[in-house]
Amino acid sequence: MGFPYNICQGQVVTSYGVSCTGNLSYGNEERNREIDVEGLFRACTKSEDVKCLHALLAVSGKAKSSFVATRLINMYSYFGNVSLSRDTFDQVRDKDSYTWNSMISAYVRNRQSNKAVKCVSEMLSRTDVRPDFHTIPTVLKACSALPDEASLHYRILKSGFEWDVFVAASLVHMYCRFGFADRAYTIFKDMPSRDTGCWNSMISGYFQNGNAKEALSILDDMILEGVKMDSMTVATILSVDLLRGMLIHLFVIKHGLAFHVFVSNALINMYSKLGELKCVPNVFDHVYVRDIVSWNSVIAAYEQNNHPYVAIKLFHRMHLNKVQPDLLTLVSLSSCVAQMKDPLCVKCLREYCVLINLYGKCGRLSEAIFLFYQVCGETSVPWNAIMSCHGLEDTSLKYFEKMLNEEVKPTHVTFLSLLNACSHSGLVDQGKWCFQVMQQEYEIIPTLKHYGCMVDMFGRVGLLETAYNFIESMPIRPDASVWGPLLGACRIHGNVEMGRKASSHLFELDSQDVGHYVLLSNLYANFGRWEGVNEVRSLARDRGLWKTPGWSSIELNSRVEVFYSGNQSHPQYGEILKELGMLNAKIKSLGYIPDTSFVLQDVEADEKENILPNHSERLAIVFGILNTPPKTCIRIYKNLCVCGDCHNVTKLISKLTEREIIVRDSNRFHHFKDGLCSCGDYW
DNA sequence: GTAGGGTTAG
Repeated sequence: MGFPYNICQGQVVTSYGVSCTGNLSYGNEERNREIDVEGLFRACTKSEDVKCLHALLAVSGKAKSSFVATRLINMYSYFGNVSLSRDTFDQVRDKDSYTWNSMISAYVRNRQSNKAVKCVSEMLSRTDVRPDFHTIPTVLKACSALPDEASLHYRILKSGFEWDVFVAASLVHMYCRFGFADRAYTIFKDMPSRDTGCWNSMISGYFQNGNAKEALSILDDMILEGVKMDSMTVATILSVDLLRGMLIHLFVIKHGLAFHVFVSNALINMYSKLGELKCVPNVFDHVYVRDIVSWNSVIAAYEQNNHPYVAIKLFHRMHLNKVQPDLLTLVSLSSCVAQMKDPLCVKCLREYCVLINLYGKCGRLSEAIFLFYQVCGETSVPWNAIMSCHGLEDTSLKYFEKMLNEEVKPTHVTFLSLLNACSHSGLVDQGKWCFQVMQQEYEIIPTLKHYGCMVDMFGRVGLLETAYNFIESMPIRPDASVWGPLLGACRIHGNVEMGRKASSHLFELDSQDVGHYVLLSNLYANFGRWEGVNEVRSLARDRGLWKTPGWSSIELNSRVEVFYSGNQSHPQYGEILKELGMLNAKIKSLGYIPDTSFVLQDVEADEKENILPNHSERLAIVFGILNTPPKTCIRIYKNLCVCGDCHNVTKLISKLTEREIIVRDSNRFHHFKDGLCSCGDYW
């Protein structure tokens, strides 16, 4: 079982043996002709085309059928984009067991066992679908990664399934993962028939439990029974049986397994462990398709055999090949740096501090955590960076605890990171605790930013009165950074009266910031209080502010292009509008519903929808998409705040176009990537 | 249209 397409250096060779490199045409969508699903799947080649394919299927309404959706779910998951698998899954009208099984596998395949188990629970709670033979091995695989969920397989097996070879192999694997090799062997020896997968499970299971002798004995039995080793058997035993390694290499060459990436990687590691470095390039240079493990293995081979400079050169080569380093790459690099004893390199590594923050802000938490552990030390800087990573909020306090255990002294920035984290995850009590500890134990006097964080924290969870009283009790005069979050919270929770209070303070403090007028106007508009909208507009107009149009700029080829809302004078306006229309249709098919509450005009709902796409940042983003190579990061500067609807749309655009989009507005920066967004303050 | 078993560090 496997992906029907062999992915090779950015191209895909279909199972029909035809190399497809062309892009699918969007023309089909326009002609609205009957779509040949099978033909499209065959023609689907690169990941870029998968999205085109999906768009076509979505337009034709076929993406919602369980048959087509199942294929899409699998295709996305094989390309590593499990969130698109989930989007597709959610839109299926009548999910059958194929659809459920595919979704569960998509999670497992992408190492998201927690979500897989959650999905299984959802499936079990339904009456219209039951787990089947295909569900069980996947569930067991998920459970193997989650010891706490081990009992789940009993619940499934109680459903009355007989074991087949897939189920048995999975059970053997799971028990070995939990250290019960004997129990696994009982299942293995009682099996009426075994395929190569079952043998592999038992062999690797013994190895995992440190019992190489038993593992090799099972391998001998397998060969005696006439079962031929496959690529998986070879990859397993190469990592342990170094003495027989060269013989196995001959077997690999003879049986055409050398082109299998797992086998090649295992060979590199074997030669590295044997100290036979001269054999390493021989294998590595002949690998047809290299993955991250191939690069890590070859870098580690030189690093561990005391050739750090060669390892660093290979890292550069990896970089030139546009392969992103991961945790293990950086582990090897750290060792290289240590071996070289070069202070400059050590400094470079320390400057990864970011990067922890950057990785965290773009949602790549595993990288952030890894980098953090590389550099965490005596200063609070990396600790602050990791604590401010979004998505880690509920564990930020744990990092704080660890930081104190390491005797690193927190600073006012540490508490800003912590309060920010508490605010984003609604941890009000913990936030209050931080605020108190900061002053009483560390004698840090809160700044306006700390107060602003507290107000934001109360406001986000709807504690508007608490937030207001908190501001009233402040020993220093609150500024716009304190009243602003309250007004924002009033906008979210729809409290017009509190919003009026907050904005009156804001107008007094900073009457020139049009953003405050916009927020209040927005709040009125959301409740249909058009007299309030007009009042705020008049006020702003009287102060010469309302005429300030929203604009967004983008720099391209050393030239700055500026876009105004609805401005039609740009030479590419027609092209931009067409692309925007197409993107709009696609994101709607992914479930996007325009949030017209951000349109500050008393017009009909339909018309509001037409106003939103003209927001200047969208024009600038689409201009960027049209004029830069695929996957180039798009950076936008906007003079006003990004509205909530643009925020949602940009998230989806980043996902659809695989673009990293950074928007800096008058208040914060927004980092969009893979359909997610993290925002940050400028501090 | 859906499933199991495989490679990298410390």
